[in-house]
Amino acid sequence: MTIADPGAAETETYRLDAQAGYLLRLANQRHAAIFQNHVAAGLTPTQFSALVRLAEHGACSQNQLGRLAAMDIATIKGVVDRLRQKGFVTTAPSRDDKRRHLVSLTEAGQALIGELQAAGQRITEETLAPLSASEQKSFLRLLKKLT
Amino acid sequence: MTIADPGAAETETYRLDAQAGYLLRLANQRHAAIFQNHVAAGLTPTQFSALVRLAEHGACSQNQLGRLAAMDIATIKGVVDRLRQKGFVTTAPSRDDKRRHLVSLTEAGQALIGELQAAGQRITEETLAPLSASEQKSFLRLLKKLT
DNA sequence: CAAAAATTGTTAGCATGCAAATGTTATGAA
DNA sequence: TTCATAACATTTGCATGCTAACAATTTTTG
Repeated sequence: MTIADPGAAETETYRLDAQAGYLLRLANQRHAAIFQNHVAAGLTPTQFSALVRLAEHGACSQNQLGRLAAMDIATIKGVVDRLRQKGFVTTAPSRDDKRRHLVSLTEAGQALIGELQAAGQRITEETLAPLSASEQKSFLRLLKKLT
Repeated sequence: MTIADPGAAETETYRLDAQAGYLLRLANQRHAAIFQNHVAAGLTPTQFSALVRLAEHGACSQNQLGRLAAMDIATIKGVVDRLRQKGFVTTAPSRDDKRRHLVSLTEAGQALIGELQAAGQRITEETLAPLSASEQKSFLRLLKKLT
């Protein structure tokens, strides 16, 4: 009669602290806090990813950048708007395709990239610090399978 | 002179696809999509966590529930508001402490818990499906260390 | 070629998630 | 007891992140 004591039965058979989604949210929270301590210019992790992808790939359309950085088209629009306000990217209409707005790094944005990548390394190191070197490698390998 | 070819040098020394924060964001995205396919009543992962914690712990104050479910006080307020609108929780002023609002499960909320826990199990299973059984165990162990 | 389908970008709405400022109430220390 | 401190809750502001609806443009297809 496990049903007879619902409270005990439930907490034994289901533990929120063992659920992938809950733990992923907590790990994300911790990473976001670490990120904020390392990156200047008031950049967010999302803005950071968009800038790095733009440097990797070169100028491209807004939607294309969204796909490169794994962001929804509604999300990437806001991100590009804010990066433009901060002076790190510019947008210009494409001659080839009148629908497209080409997004490019400004000089200020280009100048920031090296610093951002160095900070990114430190952020990942600190995020993974609770794990040993082999655990870190294993964790990243498994995490990549879940994307 | 690795500096001479900035584009190539950067992409070799820094890969966004190997950064913990970026991968955590992608894994979260995938989990959120899976969640939406399994949970009824229009519940979000956050609302889900709050309900389950409330069932585990019993009625408690809003801030306390936020700590149990790892949510900021501004976040838990919105979550409780929406759960109240949906009829799954009620709030009542505490006699002992006039600052507190006690949050409790309604009958509808209580009735939902079992179903939610079953769905939660399936969601974690599907989220971790790309991993083998031993990899799943290993991943959850490492992930827990990063929270 | 012309209609259907796809792509690009915008906007609105909803739900986290955090910081910071505010007001109320409770508690602990001088 | 009084005063400083802490805890509780609310509100505002900003930044994701998604859905859905829309208009403009391009591509595909019959």
